[in-house]
Amino acid sequence: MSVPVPTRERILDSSLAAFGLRGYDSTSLDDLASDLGITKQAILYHFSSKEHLLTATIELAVRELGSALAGASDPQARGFQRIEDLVRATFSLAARRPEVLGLVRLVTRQGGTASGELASGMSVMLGEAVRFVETEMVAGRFRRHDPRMLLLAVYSAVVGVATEPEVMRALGLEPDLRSLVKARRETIEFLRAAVIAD
Amino acid sequence: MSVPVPTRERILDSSLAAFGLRGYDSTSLDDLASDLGITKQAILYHFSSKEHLLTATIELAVRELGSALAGASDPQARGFQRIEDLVRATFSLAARRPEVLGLVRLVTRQGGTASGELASGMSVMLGEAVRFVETEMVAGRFRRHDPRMLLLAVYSAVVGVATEPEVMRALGLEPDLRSLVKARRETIEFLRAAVIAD
DNA sequence: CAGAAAACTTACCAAATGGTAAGTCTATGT
DNA sequence: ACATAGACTTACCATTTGGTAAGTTTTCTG
Repeated sequence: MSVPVPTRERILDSSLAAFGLRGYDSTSLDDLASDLGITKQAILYHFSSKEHLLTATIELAVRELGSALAGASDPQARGFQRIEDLVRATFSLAARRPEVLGLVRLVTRQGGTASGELASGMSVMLGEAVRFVETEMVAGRFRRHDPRMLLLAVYSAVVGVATEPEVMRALGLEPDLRSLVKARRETIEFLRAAVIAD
Repeated sequence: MSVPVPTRERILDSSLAAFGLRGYDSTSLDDLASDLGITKQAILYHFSSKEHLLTATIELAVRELGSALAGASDPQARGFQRIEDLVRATFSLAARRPEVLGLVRLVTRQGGTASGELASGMSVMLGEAVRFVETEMVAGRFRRHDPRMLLLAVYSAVVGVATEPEVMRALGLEPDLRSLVKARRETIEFLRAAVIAD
């Protein structure tokens, strides 16, 4: 028999989905509460304000993102294989839990107080990524760019493709699983051409 | 002496900035009104509801985007030059009027009723783009991909780099003009490598 | 100049929102 | 058995929100 999930975690799960998919201001505490079958005050019992709930939700999202990426990438892998692993993991996460990437994007766009949380939570990951890219460039396996700019372009391309279903629709592509698989394959080829040194 | 700007246009300008930079739900009609030094009811006189204001604002953004891109790209240009022109125009727009791209992104992410407006407003542009990319692939100047997927990847990379100042900050880059110029240059090189056939 | 239409403002309003205060129920340790 | 603390709910509340109704002023027109 399954152990009952504590209310606190259920709240965080729901708010991750709601904030990540619909936005912070578009999600009221009453909405969250009625989704969970509890009252708004139960939420405020666990999190003293909506903003505190947001920062806790961001921390959860950063943890999920971190573990999804850490679990998928072999630190020993060299060259483009490492990037391909990460891209696959990102697409997988986008398909399984789109709200995680949605929340990350929300924060990176909105800025505000909460962006500090995210920035510090991801600085370790980013630092590692920059060092990795630099190493590969020195080794001549990657084309020479500013490593941070390369990462920014790769990040934008991947997260954009993985999380913009409306743009896919506008291009006449249905954002179903098959298209997503195709998008992943094409994105990897795109990046391979862009990144690998001649 | 300058002709006074009609209120209706001033409202649209303000709401484009507010919706594009801060989001739809985060912007109240009272906020908009007090920014303009008028009352909320003056807005509701010109636009019968907040949602109507949004669709009118989206139409404006699509027009601005269209003219910015149309004005910058020479239809005669072939190969990568055409893409470079468009990327430059996009970065220029991102620097001059970030709210335009912000609003486009807001709608493409959020979907909803309004996304139909945008999709139809951009379908002409997108159709042209797809045909252009196809021609270049047939001519052997562009690497073979699914044209729509290539466009999606290019779009994501450009708009992402041009409109994610927080990610730049997280990477240790200040999103000032100099960095943006550098980002533009690096993005163009990145795309050149990805797109041009060997 | 009359008057009607356009472009507003002042005055409201019902619903929703984030948050506080106080009570209830339940488990647990003594 | 009983106090105590945790996990809530019921009852409110002030503010904000989008929107309506009814003026008032300005501008155009016959």
